[in-house]
This record gives sequence, C-alpha cells and structure tokens, in this order.
Amino acid sequence: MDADETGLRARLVAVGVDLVLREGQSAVSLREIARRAGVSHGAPRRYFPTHVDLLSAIAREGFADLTARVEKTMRDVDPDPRTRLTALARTYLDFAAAHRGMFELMFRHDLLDSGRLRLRETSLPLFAVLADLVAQLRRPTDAPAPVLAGALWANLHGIAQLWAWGSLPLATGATDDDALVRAALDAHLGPTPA
Amino acid sequence: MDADETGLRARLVAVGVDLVLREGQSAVSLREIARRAGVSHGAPRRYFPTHVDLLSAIAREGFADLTARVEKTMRDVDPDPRTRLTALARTYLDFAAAHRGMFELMFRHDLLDSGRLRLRETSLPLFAVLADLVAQLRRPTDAPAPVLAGALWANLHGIAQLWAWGSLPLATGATDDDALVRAALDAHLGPTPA
DNA sequence: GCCTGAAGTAGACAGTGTCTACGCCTGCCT
DNA sequence: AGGCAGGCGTAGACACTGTCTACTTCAGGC
Repeated sequence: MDADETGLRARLVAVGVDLVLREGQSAVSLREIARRAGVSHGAPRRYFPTHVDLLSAIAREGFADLTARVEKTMRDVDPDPRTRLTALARTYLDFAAAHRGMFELMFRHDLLDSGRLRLRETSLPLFAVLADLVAQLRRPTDAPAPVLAGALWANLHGIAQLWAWGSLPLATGATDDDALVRAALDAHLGPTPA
Repeated sequence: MDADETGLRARLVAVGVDLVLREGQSAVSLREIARRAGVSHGAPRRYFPTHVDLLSAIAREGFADLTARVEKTMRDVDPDPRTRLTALARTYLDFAAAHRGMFELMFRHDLLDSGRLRLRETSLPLFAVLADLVAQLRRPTDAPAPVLAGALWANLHGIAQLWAWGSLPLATGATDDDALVRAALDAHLGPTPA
C-alpha cells in the first residue's frame, strides 16, 4: 500500500500524473485535477498553495519514474560499460518519447519551483549513473569526466527535444533516432569497439 | 521602410516580439499584445484567428533573427571551417541565453503551428549552414554528414536547454558553457588541431 | 459538553482565448 | 452624386483558468 492511497494529497498527485501522461502538460490545471479527484476546485489549495507546487510534485514523480527505469535497466543489462551506457541512452529517449507530456513538464523551469522541492537535485542521482559510466569509458585525451558527461547528457536531451519538435528527422532524413544515438555515443566516447 | 510599419498586423508581431524578449513566453497573451498595440482585445483576431497563429508569427521572427545573426557571424569570421563552426555554436548559445524567452517559444511545439507557417522549414537554412561546415570537417570514419550535423545540433540545443534549466552547472561544476561547447565540438569533430 | 482546529465547500475576482453582433469609414459602381 | 458593400476595429458575452476568502462540517481533547 502506497503510504496513504486515500490521502487527498497523494490522490491529487496521482491524478495529475495520470493526466499529464494522458493529455499533456497543458491539460494539468488545478481545477481539472480537483474535478477528477472528486473534490471542489478549492481543495487542492490546502496541500498545494499554488499551481506551481502541484506541478512540481507531479514532475518530481516523473523524475522518480525515470530514475526507477534507469535503475532497472542498469540491473538488467550486462556489465560492459559501453553497453550499459547505450542502454541508458535508449531508456532516456524512450521515456521522453513514451511520456512526452511528462518529459516536457519535467524541464519546464518556468512552470516548476525547482528550489522548494529540490527538483534539480532529484535529477542528480540520474546524472551520477551517467557520470560513472562515462568515467569508466573516458579516454585520456577527452574532456574531464563531469564535462564529458554533461556534454553527453546535453546531447541526449537535445535529441529528445529536437526529435519531439519534428525538425530533426526532417533535416537529417533519419526515420528514427537510433542513428543519432549511435553518432552521439561514438562521438563522445570513440567508435564502438569492433 | 518595412513593407507597412503602420499595418496592424506587423505592429502586433513587433509588439509580441518585444514582449517575449522582455518578459518571456508566458507574458505573450493576445489581450496584452492588443493592449500594448493600442487596439481592442478583439482586433488581433482579424489577422491571427487564434493565439497559436500569432505566437507562430512571433516565433518566425525569432528564427529570422537567429538566422540573420548566424549569417552575420559567417560573414565576419575567417574561413577556417572549424573556427566558423565554433563561432556558429557560440552564436547559437548566445542567442539562447540572451533571448531566452524567444528561444523557448521557438521550440515550444505545443504552442506553435509549425505546419501552417512553415516554421520547421524556416530552421532549415540554419541547419544547412551547420551541415555544410560539418561536411567539410567530417572524417571518413564519422557518421554520415546529415546525421553528424544532427547530432551536433542536438548537442548544442541540449546545452542551451539544460543550461537554462540550471541543472547542468550544478552537475558539472562548470561556471559557463564554454567547456561544454569545446567538449561537444571536440567530440563530434575530433580534438582541436594544435 | 463545549470548543478548537483541520479539511473541504462555495462564491467571488481578475485574467485568459474565442465567438458574435455591431459600428465606422473607405472606395467603388451605377 | 448617392448609395452600397466590405474590410477593419470595437464591445460585450461565454466558458475557462488560478487565487483569495468566508463559510460549513466534523472529529478529538479538555
């Protein structure tokens, strides 16, 4: 049992997560969530004084979900770092594609209060996994590990963004993002061994 | 003279551009633009039937501005392709940082109608400049030129996004994005010659 | 038995995008 | 010259949003 499934606070977040997954970020209004939770439009205010607070809680759930997926991938895939990193990249991009609304919300800094909920810090464990793998694969002539990891993350994130935007396939002629992922990994970490 | 500076249509777009630059994407409401243009709230509807249409026109202006800046950079910088590409990257990121609201709007596919205004196609000339430089610098073992260019663009774009989000400096410890830009270029095109 | 305080309700307010009916004024046609 | 049609902008309405505030309701402790 999830702590308190009956608690309104948890129910509001759950409804919000469901809503953002199903209908996208713009559908997540306070009143709509209240409606679907079966309470009056003023009820959420007790737990989330402002819209930003509720959205931040929902985004937090998204980061938790993504982190869980990455951890599961790390558990399932074999220990070769390059293989693991490739799997991580795929997990990241699959998440962005499958839960586009949530992914968008998670990085809409204008809608979120990353300070209060330690939202940014929530993504650090995720970055740590990436940084660890990158450190193992880093060649002596590469940039320092954190920078290299940051550049690679930015690359993955950019692929996700631009792919969603629709211009990338148009420009590159690619029909899926796999080629871009391979290109990114090869670029940052050297060509795939054999 | 810009076609018709007095035309309401152009004035609305100009006010919108000014507004998004000054106060960010969320400030750009139909009614606020109408107010600042000195017309009634219903007036924009004649030229922009829906909010999306007006926002798309504003974003289009943003792409035009970015393209102009890149072209100016290409005119000013010396012909070495690597130098030019570095300058292009800096121009892109500077634009994103200096005009954050506009940059955000330009890639908010949920707010724009990229179809009607050929918005996506508007970014193609920009991509062509990038692709051309990349083609000159591509090593035989690299990915095909369009893919390589796409990956590099994604990298730049991701840096801009994540930097704006605030997590990148936190994770990498970098204090500016220069290291990331260098890392990205080195990764995709090989280390800087000497 | 009362009373305090938490929890949710309900109404108001300003703001938004969209729709519709209405004036105005210009330029054209007979 | 007179009238008329159409483009342009106004003004009011509607449903919706987030936020604020006053109110009910109800359980637990003194």
